[in-house]
Amino acid sequence: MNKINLSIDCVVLSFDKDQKLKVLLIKKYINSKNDYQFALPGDLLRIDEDVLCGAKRILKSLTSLENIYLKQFAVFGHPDRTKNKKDQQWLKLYRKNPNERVVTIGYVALVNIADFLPKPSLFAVEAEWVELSAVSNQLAFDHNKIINDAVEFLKDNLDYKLATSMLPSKFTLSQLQIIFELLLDQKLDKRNFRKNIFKADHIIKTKEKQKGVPHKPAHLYVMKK
Amino acid sequence: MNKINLSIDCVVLSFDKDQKLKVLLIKKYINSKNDYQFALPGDLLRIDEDVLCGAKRILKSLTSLENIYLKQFAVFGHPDRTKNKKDQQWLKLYRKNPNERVVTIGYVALVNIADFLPKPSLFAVEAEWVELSAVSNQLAFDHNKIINDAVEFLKDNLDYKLATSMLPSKFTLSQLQIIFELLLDQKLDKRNFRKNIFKADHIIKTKEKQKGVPHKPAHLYVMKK
DNA sequence: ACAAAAGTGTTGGAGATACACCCATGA
DNA sequence: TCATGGGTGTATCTCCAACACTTTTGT
Repeated sequence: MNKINLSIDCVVLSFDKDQKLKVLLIKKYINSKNDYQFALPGDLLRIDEDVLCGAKRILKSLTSLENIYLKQFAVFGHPDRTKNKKDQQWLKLYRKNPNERVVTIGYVALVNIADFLPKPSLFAVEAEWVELSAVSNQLAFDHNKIINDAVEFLKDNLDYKLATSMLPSKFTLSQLQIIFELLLDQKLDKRNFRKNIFKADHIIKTKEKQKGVPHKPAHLYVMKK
Repeated sequence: MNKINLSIDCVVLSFDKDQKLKVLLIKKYINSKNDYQFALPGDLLRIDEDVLCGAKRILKSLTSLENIYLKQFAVFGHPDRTKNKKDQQWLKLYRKNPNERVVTIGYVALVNIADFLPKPSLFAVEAEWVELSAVSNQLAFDHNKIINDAVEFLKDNLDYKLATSMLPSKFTLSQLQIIFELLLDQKLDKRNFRKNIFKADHIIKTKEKQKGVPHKPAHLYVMKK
């Protein structure tokens, strides 16, 4: 009997108006006394379900949104990754066979937080956006490691397409620059950043501008195609 | 019932004296008439076995070697990836439940072919080194895609440590350069290549030289640490 | 002596970096 | 009119690419 529980965990990142990177965590209630711990949104892959399709399904079921950047970045397969005490409490409540190992496939998802914030009720579960630097180191399972690996992955694979997937379809160059600065964890020179953007030729200037801001309104841009 | 067969497939690459990249393929006999097809070495992950440990075990069981570069690069999880006719014939011979889907985790392994060639009997299965450009496009399952993805992965992640893992412990700079040229698929300038090597500071010159070559003997180098 | 690969420096150009001031808007 | 972020060009430096001849060995 070689079969294994296979799950998907999604590291859903967003970029808020307060210009912080945030990750979406859900509450897992581990007993009937309202004790809970935070965890990444994730679930078991269905039998006969493609892995990427499963990731999309799970993400949609938790956040109601589709057509967002979604990328597999690693597998987490230590046999004891679900074996600590709190994790076992939760598994006993919700799974038939809490002692069986679970291998999980990690996906990163980048979303535009503006699409979510107005109606937090969109989430099918009790969920919170937590600033990356404020994430507890006591998440369920090995979810702290999964988040760290996801952010590492993004740093190594950052490009304009990826960065703009965290922004509204029309965005300012400063917003784009801030995402690069957050993910790369360094300040960038505004003029050089803009030179590089236009050389890469992925971004188009629209005729629209910001409105209602107490300073010179910025032009809005869109991704090519 | 969500449980899934989880396997490991290893793309074992080597660099032969004829200066070609080769991949290790095994023969899968699909009936009693000696009909076979080629496939990547791989097997089911054991219950309660760490994923990386499983990859090491499977590789060792097929090639007898340990302590080689081994890196996870992707998951292949289409539900129909084991469903074509020839694949089903083989599965019916060797697996209890041939119709069940199998998700596989791809690993790349780089080996020094000199450690293998002298005794092909080391392989526990009937195996062959096949030049990358000569691999049939009729491999079992989705193994052609797995190989292509592995090579892509290596191109994107090439460094000195990785390249030297395909060479004997003492090697010449020309050998190292040829591996880079093969994986990157472009000619490199000898002087610039050497400048970069020494800047990276990962490689140490030994006092030994090649012997018996009909030209100026090259110095031998080793990886640092 | 010849064939074959080893080994070795310099230069020019492209691309990256550093840097400071004026502009448009809301309050 | 002031505070705020938007928007723009140039000079310097660093890094990378291009390039050819001499050396050492076996035959």
